[in-house]
Amino acid sequence: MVNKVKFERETVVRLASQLFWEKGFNATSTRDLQDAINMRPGSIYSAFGSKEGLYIESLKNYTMQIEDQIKTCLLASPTIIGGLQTFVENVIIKDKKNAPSAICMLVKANCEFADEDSCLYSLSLDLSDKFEDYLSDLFAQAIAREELKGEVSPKEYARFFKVQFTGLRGYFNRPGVEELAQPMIDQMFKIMRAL
Amino acid sequence: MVNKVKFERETVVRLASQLFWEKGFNATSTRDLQDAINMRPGSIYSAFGSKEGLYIESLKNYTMQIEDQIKTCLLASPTIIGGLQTFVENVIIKDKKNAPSAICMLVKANCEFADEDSCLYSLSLDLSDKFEDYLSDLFAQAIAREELKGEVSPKEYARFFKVQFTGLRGYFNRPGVEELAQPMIDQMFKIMRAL
DNA sequence: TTTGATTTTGAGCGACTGCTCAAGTTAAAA
DNA sequence: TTTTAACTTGAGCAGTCGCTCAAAATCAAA
Repeated sequence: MVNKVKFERETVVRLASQLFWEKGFNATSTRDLQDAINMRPGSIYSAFGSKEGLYIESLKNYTMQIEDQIKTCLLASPTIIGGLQTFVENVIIKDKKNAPSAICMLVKANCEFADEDSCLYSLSLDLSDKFEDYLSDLFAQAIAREELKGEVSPKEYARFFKVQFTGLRGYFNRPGVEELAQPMIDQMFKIMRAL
Repeated sequence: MVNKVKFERETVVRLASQLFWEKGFNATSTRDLQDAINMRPGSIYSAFGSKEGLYIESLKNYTMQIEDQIKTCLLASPTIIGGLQTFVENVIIKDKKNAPSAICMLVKANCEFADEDSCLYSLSLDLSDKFEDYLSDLFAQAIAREELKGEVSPKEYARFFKVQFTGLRGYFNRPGVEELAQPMIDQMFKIMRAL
């Protein structure tokens, strides 16, 4: 083998991910991407095959990052539910200024790809399913630890969490309502504990 | 005045609205629009000024249609909360197959226009605010009629409703979970009555 | 130092985009 | 019937799109 690749795949995918997350797939041009990841068309296409290929890897990377973020919160918290609440607070309140978008990239993807046969739409469903499974596991543990009453199944908790979380993120995708975030998150977790 | 316009503005805007709702602003080409509304570029641009102009009118029309849909449900129901639940059930369950998208067009707009200075982003915020005000009025009436306890303000009910409604619509923007819709809507209204 | 497989570069292709405008059509008023 | 202002048409413009590929650059092995 001679002449290795000069870019860090992980770094490049994260940069692309940020841009795709902010602007969406259609509104991101390959020229925008070239600038963001500092690669020329030929290199991009030999490494990722197409704009779609790079997007796919970006979306998978994004989902991985989210789960990592949850894991970090869980490690810092004595309880699972407490860790999840910290995660939600971080995403909706703390990270809001820095994040490319207030809306989850998975939700944006699910919105953008209308065609049910589109492979990017299916991908968004797959990743969303996996995330729901991951949440189910967490809630099963929380029930086992008696953090939750468990009158409702882990899957139901997971669905409730997803609906609330995406609903709240959508609501706070605007300026001027920042002070409502904490009470609404508190309400969400209060309701969840009472399920 | 000689030679009147040959198209019904309302009809045209509704057709455009459907296409924009399904595919989003960026993914809808002016050629797509020409076919959908059966007008040639010159007529479109003299009537609406630009693709953006047609989109603006489409989004306003969409919002109007939603409020009309709620009003219809309210007329058919003895209670306000009952009418609202019927509306939610109609949107999430009954209309799902026919609607251009399971996701609210306002939410899609809010997702798609990342730039905070974009006039389409502002429009989505404005219309969303007006819708929240409309909901507030409804909840104020519901409290006055003692359908709700009213330990929480009408505005808070409206915010809760929006978060749940958009969260649920997002969740059900996929095949294979249809049977979960009714119980989750029931849960939403049960929680709301207990607020 | 030379070799040669591999990666990077960027000019540019063909397709498509939003949009314009000169020419054609329409129909109420003269 | 003629006039004429308003409306419709669609060829086509200038710009951008995703992407290709021949040429240049790179660097471990010989």
